[in-house]
Amino acid sequence: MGRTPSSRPTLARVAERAGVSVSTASLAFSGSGPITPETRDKVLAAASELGYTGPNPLGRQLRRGRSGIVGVVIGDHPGRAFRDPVAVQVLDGLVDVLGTEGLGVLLIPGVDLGQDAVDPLLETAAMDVAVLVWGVLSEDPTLNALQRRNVPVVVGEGRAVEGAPLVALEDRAGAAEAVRHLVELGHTRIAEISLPFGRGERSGPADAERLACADRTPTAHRMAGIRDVVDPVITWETPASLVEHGRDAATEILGTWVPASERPTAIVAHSDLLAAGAVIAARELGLSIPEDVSIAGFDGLDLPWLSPDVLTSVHQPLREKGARLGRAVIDLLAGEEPTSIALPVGLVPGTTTGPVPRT
Amino acid sequence: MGRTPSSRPTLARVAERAGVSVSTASLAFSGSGPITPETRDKVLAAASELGYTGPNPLGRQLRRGRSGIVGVVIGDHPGRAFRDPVAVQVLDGLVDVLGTEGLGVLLIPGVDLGQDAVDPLLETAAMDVAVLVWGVLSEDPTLNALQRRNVPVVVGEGRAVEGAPLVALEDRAGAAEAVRHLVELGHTRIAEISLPFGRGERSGPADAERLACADRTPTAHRMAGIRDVVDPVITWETPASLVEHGRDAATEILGTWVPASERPTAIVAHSDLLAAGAVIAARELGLSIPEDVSIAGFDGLDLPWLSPDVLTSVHQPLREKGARLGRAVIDLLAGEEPTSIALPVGLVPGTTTGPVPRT
DNA sequence: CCGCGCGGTCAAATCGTTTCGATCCAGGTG
DNA sequence: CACCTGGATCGAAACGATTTGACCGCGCGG
Repeated sequence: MGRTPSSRPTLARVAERAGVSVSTASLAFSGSGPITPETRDKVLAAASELGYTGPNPLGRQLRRGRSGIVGVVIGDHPGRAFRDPVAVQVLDGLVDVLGTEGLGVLLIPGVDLGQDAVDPLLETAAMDVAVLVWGVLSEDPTLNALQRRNVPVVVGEGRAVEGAPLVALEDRAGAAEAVRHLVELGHTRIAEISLPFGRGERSGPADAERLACADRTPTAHRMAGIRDVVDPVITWETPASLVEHGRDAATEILGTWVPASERPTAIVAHSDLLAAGAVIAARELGLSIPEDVSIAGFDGLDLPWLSPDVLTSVHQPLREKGARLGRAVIDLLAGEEPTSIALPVGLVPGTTTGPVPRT
Repeated sequence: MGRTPSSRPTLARVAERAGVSVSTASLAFSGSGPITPETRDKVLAAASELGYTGPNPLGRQLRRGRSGIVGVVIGDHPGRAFRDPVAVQVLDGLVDVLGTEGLGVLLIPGVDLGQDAVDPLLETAAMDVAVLVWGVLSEDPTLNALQRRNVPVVVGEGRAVEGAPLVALEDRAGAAEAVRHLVELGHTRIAEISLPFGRGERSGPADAERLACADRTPTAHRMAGIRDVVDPVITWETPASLVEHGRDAATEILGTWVPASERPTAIVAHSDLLAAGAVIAARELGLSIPEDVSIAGFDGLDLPWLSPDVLTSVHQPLREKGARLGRAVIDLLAGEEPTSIALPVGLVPGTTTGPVPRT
């Protein structure tokens, strides 16, 4: 019980050895408060003789009442969540900003959709704030667990949560802009490849009833933005923002679904990964882009492997979003009342969209 | 000073309200030790009346002497490190296994190569063990910082470190196998696209002197494996395992570097991302794969966007590697002496390698 | 009838640090 | 020479929990 000689030296032992009080020794390390350089050196010398490696973070945290840890709830296992460059870039901005304040990021796997149990880390891990990067469902078990524990929450890209700052993107306006671009090029038969709807991941065309279930953000916002301009001739739902799902969807949409004469002349996808999959499917079907079909994405990712095509996409400031999330966390910890914001997005035309083919 | 009425209720207050001692109240929550169901309910009731949300992790951690946190040092900012699916998959396996023990993963950005300062988290954050996933340099400042703090370390994919278990892959054998495959197909003019060498990232052909500087793993191991079978006609060094770098390298190697008659007939890349870039470059140059040039990668990633090509690659059990790292961490915490291992790898032929073109 | 053992409860010691307020001392001022 | 000021140091009280060993009835076997 700590009586073993092998247990690490403590500040008290260092102080004793240096012939000063514990409080003074603490001062020598924390740097705050007045202390003679001479005394400090004495303490530091004693510390190094004893092999003391600096104040124990656990003691410090308890005393301070802060862990210096920010829990980041990722949508799923990292293996899936981080296959999406969008999540990665947001995380990057977040880590960067939090790093400037010495805050660390603790990775918390979100719920396995369909499971009711949440990760034990959510219930027990020490964290000063939690960030929900990937949106919030209605009746989100993750959010509930955090609120039960009174952990302050910052929400990225979801519906607003009582008392929690929200950092969003102007999804709806962006989606509308992308579709307007297609309409201006003359397209009328526009197909939509959508992100997951929420609970119950599936793939395939969505009917009106199913469309009404899309409660996850940003899916719902992007759907709304598209419909602000035009009604898609078909909406193909996917289980995740991955290239292979976009490819599967577009293979159906462009291939067997309808006779060639009624084939959609343009596809708008909810994400660049889905759009890239659509581009690949079109290539495989022998269609020229954008002569036969136009394809627009959403995210503004840099996808060198899609070469020579460059996606027409809606650029989002993703690292900036992560950074804003970080700022919100910091403000929250400083006791300030942080404000929600929506970051602007903008269409960046590439080579994958062009005038509607003359028939 | 905790004298404010707004401060959270503590176990002591709950105990007082329930009319029991603090120790009994603790028992009611921790579940260990004998306690009458009746008493437990009394405590739980008092807790919910007071809005007590369970034992404060900070207090618990201090008492236990454990934080339940595993620091994972990623090579760089997440934005760069996680663009590599290899790192992501390893992390995935790691998080999964640690999760079963209630251990959380704290993300720690590695050093900015060239900077001498390490991330403050490395110096101050609470962690029971640290994992270096992405290899260790000789004289690694990150490793030094951890050793100075007496934090136990588990190393993935690097050189062995005194007292730290190592979880590696049979890189050398795998690389040799890939090249042997090319040689058996008749290739003799084989070019190598390599991972970063270590400090000082650059891109371009590497001369003998430069080759000697490759001290980072797994680069060094893969280079050695390749040379166990054949000497590459050229080694092109890249600053990171990214598609665009592979593309740039292959554009040079296959294009302008030598007259077409002396052009390498095969390329072996140290990673699948680099190899994928090479495939794209070959396509852009109008070369057929594998008729004009064979390309082999390393990692065994699933790259749907490379369709219709499927990379010939050396499959690595990446999630398994992460899981083993996790096990090593758990063993270390249990006081057992964990052992180092090297996981087997195996060649998986795809469509990107074929017989040497007849000239 | 006595003592033993056992399940449930409690008191007290720790874990290692930070910080508030008090103390002490040297040096400058009236 | 006494007083005051301000900087350096110190003591002690938190911070919030876990855990050990003692304690205390009570039921049962001898």
